[in-house]
Amino acid sequence: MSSEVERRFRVDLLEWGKENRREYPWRESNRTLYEVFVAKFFLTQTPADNVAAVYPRFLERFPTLDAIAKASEDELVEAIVPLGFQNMRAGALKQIASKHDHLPTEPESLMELPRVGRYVANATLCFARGDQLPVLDRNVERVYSRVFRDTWPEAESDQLAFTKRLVPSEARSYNLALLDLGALVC
DNA sequence: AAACCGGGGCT
DNA sequence: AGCCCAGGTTT
Repeated sequence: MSSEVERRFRVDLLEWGKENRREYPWRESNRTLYEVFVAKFFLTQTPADNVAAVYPRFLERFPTLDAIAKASEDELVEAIVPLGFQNMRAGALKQIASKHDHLPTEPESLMELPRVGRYVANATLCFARGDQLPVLDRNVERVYSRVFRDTWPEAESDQLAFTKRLVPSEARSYNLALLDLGALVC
């Protein structure tokens, strides 16, 4: 059961998203789970343009988790040094690749990987697979808190429950629009 | 829930 | 140089 206000928000947001979508390499269709994950993993605390500058080269050199597992950590660091956090991120990717040949497709399982939290897990699965999951970063939170100023909850777990009901079957378009709107407005 | 972390960006 | 920031981690 969803209120008229919520239905209206969904419709308007999807409409807005159609006309204002930003294009990035990781948003192209047919990106694999791994490719989307790599982007989301890099995009935390790093401007999208910086990620876009190294992303194609990184995927060429490391097209799979297996390629990461077989590479030296130094080479991995070298590939991502322009992004910053290179040691932290290379270490985490090495750990992930050493234990998994495929990424899990449950958000809870993804979140067990080092340096993967709720945001990266849900965003990866939504954008790579269309999973109907809420995507919530600081900007998106600001959007929601303004639109639903009277009912938007404080606690993160409540926010996830609140948002989960809002995400429509066109989850990809919806969450992309939310990120774009959040980035623009905030 | 709150403090902490590590480093990029802005002033 | 100092502050803020945003997501993840730790307590």
